[in-house]
Amino acid sequence: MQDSLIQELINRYVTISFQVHKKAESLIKEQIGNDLTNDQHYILRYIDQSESCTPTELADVFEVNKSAITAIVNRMADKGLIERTRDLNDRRVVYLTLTPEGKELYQKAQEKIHLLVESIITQFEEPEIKAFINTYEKLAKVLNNKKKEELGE
Amino acid sequence: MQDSLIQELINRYVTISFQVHKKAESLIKEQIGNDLTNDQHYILRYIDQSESCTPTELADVFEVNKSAITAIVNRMADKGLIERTRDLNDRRVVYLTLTPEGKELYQKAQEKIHLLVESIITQFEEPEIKAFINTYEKLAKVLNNKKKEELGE
DNA sequence: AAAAAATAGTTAAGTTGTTGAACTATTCAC
DNA sequence: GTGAATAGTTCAACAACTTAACTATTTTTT
Repeated sequence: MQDSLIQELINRYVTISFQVHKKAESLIKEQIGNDLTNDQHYILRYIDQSESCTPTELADVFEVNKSAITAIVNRMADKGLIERTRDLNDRRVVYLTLTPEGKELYQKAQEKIHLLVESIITQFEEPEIKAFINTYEKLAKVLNNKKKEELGE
Repeated sequence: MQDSLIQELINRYVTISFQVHKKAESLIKEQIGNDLTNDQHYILRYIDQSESCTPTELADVFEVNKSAITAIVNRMADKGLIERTRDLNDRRVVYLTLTPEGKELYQKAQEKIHLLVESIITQFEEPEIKAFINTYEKLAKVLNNKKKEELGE
């Protein structure tokens, strides 16, 4: 690839990923904003989809320190959305689960987000959106390797 | 499109956009994190690329209240990165510009981000990355229309 | 088996980014 | 010229984050 083309693509990517993220998060917030923050929703989503989820795992996935997870889990446990249980074999470990209220709130929010994303996704032709998501998933892998490289060095 | 396919695509999109955003922001932070936050870098970038930039415009682009912009601009003005000047014709209006120090800091950060994005983008074939960015840009338009619709209703 | 190192999680202080309501200052509209 | 709209700021409160110090365990080493 030509260098000038690469520079153009970089600029377009940085600009557009910023724009899309801002707009998307704002639209999600409009859907779910009264009961949950976007971050809280993502936390509930991750716990719900995970077999058994620990604060360390969340810190890893969300790319933040463990103390940030303690804080957000505290807030949601206070609201009765999340429960902590200790591992009986290794009593250092805490497992996070959704309470019934947490699950219900999550699912209601999730439905709204699905409707939102559906109304957007269906404006594209099937091959285009499939190709887009495929490349997006490749990009995630590339970023993961980048992270691993760093740790290796 | 089949409903089950749509549901699958929605799930994949929500999952992957979250993952990519977290990893990407984390990698950017590693590059520029000592002097600037990611948000502060995006603010500098926007001001630099804009002809003449006001707090209201920033609030609009960043999808936050104007008071959030006041706060972030205060912090960066205190650090000597941004300057405020009043419009002489309409004295309500404030124009934001980069100081020489702000410009220098921004450009150093921008170079690092460019190298990062370049090292990622070049792992894709040209047609794939072009198609990806094209769809991404379409997505931004769809989201903008969505926003406009809401305001219209 | 005892001491040292590693791991999981929490606490506490301080920073950044955010909202929403109340406010000042200015300009526009009739 | 008065009333409404606009641009921006201030303030209080909160969410999310970092770093460092800490507790409580488990694992490793010797």
